[in-house]
Amino acid sequence: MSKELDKNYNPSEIEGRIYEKWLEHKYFHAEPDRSKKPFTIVMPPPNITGQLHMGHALDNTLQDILIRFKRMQGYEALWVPGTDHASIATEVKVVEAIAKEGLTKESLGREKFLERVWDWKKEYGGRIVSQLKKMGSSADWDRERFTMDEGCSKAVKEVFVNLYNKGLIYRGKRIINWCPCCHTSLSDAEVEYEEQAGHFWHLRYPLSDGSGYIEMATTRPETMLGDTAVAVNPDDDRYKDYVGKTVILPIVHREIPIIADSYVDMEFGTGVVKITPAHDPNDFEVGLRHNLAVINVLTDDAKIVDDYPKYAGMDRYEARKAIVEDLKAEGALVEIEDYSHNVGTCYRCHTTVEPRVSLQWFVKMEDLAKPAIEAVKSGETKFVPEHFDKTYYHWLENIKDWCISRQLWWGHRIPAFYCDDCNETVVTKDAAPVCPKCGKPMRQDPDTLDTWFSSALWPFSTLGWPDKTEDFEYFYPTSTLVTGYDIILFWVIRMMFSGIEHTGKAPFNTVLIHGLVRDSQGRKMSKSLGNGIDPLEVIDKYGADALRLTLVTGNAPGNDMRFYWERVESSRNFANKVWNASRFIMMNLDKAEVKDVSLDKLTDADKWILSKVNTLAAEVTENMENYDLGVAVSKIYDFIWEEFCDWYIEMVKPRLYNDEDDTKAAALWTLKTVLINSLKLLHPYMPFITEEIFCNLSDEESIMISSWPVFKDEWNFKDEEKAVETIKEAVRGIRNTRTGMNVPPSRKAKVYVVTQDDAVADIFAKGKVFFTTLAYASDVAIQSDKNGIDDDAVAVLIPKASLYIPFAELVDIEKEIERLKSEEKRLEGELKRVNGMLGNEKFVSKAPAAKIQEEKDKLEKYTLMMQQVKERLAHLAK
RNA sequence: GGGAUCUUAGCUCAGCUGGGAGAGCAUCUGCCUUACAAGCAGAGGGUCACAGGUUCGAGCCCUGUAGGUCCCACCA
Repeated sequence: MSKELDKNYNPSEIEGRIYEKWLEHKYFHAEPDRSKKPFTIVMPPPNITGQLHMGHALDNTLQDILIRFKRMQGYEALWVPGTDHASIATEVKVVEAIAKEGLTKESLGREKFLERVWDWKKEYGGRIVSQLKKMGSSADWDRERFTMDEGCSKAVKEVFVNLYNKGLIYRGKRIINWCPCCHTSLSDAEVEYEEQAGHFWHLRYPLSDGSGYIEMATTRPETMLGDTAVAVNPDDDRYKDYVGKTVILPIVHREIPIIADSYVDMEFGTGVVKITPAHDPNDFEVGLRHNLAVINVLTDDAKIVDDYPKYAGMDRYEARKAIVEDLKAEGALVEIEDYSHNVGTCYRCHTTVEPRVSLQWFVKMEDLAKPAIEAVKSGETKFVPEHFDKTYYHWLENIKDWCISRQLWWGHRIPAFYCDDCNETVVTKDAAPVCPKCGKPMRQDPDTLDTWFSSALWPFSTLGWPDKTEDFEYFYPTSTLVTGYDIILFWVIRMMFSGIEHTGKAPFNTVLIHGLVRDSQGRKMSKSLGNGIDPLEVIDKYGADALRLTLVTGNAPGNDMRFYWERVESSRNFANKVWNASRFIMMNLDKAEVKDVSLDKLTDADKWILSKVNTLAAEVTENMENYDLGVAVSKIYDFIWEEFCDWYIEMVKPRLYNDEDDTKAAALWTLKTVLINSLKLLHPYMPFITEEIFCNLSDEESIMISSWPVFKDEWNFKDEEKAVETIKEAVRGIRNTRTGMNVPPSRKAKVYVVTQDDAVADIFAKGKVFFTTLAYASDVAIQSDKNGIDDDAVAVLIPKASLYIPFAELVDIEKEIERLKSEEKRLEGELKRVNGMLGNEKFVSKAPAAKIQEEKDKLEKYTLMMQQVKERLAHLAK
């Protein structure tokens, strides 16, 4: 017996309780089960520093929908959750925190500092997890992982050592991106380019032989301290004679050569480039080709080094001013031009990065990239939407070696050890090895690995790899990865090549890409703009179900969406609709015990709605399997609201209110059955409300472990569908006509149905009651001619039948003729179109038979209706 | 410079393998009809950016044009 439900749905009272129940029953937990097929998703691990934002909300909603869907379909559905240590982001936050106590990393020391980070992680790391739970996420929390936990660390070491032994990881002195604020190297992917207004300083360097000057321009004059050459294009006739000569570097007064290199673009500027190998990646390459010295002029924090006493300790921008002044004084400055150009910035702190030569660890990418490209080309992994594969290919085809060492303390320490005595290097999984050459203890590399190095292993490190665990064997490769397009380069690519290299298999079958959640004006939600909407606030006000529905409705994979409160309200309204429809049904079920009813006891209306929900299940399943979640949910929405609530429930009411009605049991059974099936289809999208109602309605313990509705042949009632559609058409016709004539609802009228078709007459005979309840009819008469119908009656024309409503005192004959004429005009248009198609020899010979038949049926229908309109008009004209 | 993507009702967006343009919100009209006014019944509103092409048939496929967004790229 179900209990009394509130008039309005109140999510906050329900959600917490239901989530607790799910956890208690361990419904989210998955175990390898060879009798079932696995379906696996690994959650993109949010940063431990993070707070839930709309991006997480969208990402997790999509994953939870897929997981719940597959779980109900009978898969062993595993969703592995976890968090990411986020080396730079976290380290920066903790450094800020200890700064408030007057402490620095260095003053604390490595050990103590790391203790503080772990404390910090303990305090804040759980916050994002509890927030994800509020979304209703059915992740297997028993398997929650952390990118720096024991298992992940083991995997990281394993991978590093493997790649090193294969020669795919190397250490080298190369030019890298340096963040002077975070004090660490960055990978290319971690540099974001921003258009910045700057200047072009035109300089001239005097030739050593005193024969003149050579002129060039730079955006960064301070780097001239490190210039070791001036370059021109070998094909540039203007400078042919200069090549091989030397110039005197102003200020420094160092003699440097003029070299020829095809890197120089003759068309750009003066066709002369100053070469600073230590502070520009292109210059570095040029330097390698010409054996140029690399002179570093900047410190870790982008200050001028002590070698230049006049500028030593100056910040790079301060030094720029001073050097420009000095250049001017020496007559080396020709002019200053305004210039806007791309500047690389740190993706974490947006400080301008400084290219810098330094000794770092790299992953050699070429051989790893190829199989990753192949995996997508062969279809082993596919992107949804598909076009993201182009971006993926483009990136992998142009990928450069990946700088993986970071000068940070928080992260996976690089498992490389050096012997200070004999310079031996050992890369090993073991802690503290001794030097194989001289037997001395070795010193571990102080650096840590790029955060993304451990994220790259997430799909298999979380399943127990490198051990051959039962989990790994069963759940890997995972099924679907859900993530935003902004993270393909950082993460998806790296998981792909890592998965293939270390496990021999691509880590997922499908990569479902979603877009960004933007604000109502289409701007990115950001802290600095203050335009972000907090998902937790949305949940508090409208419930998690409303939030989830908002995030999937009307959105196609890969597209950005705008988020605004009106959309949430509309989702909340739908939740309330579901709530009230269910409340109505349960109130009626209370009064009468529902027995199983055999299908032949059902009325046309029952069969119609049953058939509809049956087709719905088939369509929704197909859409969901194709990742068209937005399409699927809008079909469920429309079905529940329009077909089920606005039509079926209204049609069935008279039967419920009449205890004598011998079809009442059938009505109750149908209401309950269709509701349960609708709730099941809706459950992945709105898990809380569907669970709450389901448990009040069903003996089963939870909707989330109930079975997904599948198409049943015995519920396929095509004739009854047609019959009810005819009734609906008639009812709509009457409503339209009445509204058009401003007839108040209180004014009931008799409806005459005139038809020569026995089948149609039968449909109306069975559907009489619907006209009194849905179309304001006082009575319904069905006849084969117009005998006894008042001449002033209004006509409503539908195929194969005319309905007449006598409104003697209300009818304005002129208006009625006008209305019929516009109907005539509409039908003329329709007939013209259909006849055009069917009269087209090529259409008839080439179009599919089904399409031709469809058009023929229409022709018949419109011809009939036209006939009726003409008759009626002729009658009124008399 | 290269690439991707978008342009559909006043606004925000759907539209599955090409077969008579849809939703939500907003607007207008009428209803407190005993599940729901967070509701019910109706209405208006679109040469699907533009120009060609393929096809019996194009919002959908192809080419080009214009405008927007995003990504990548070493132009000092």
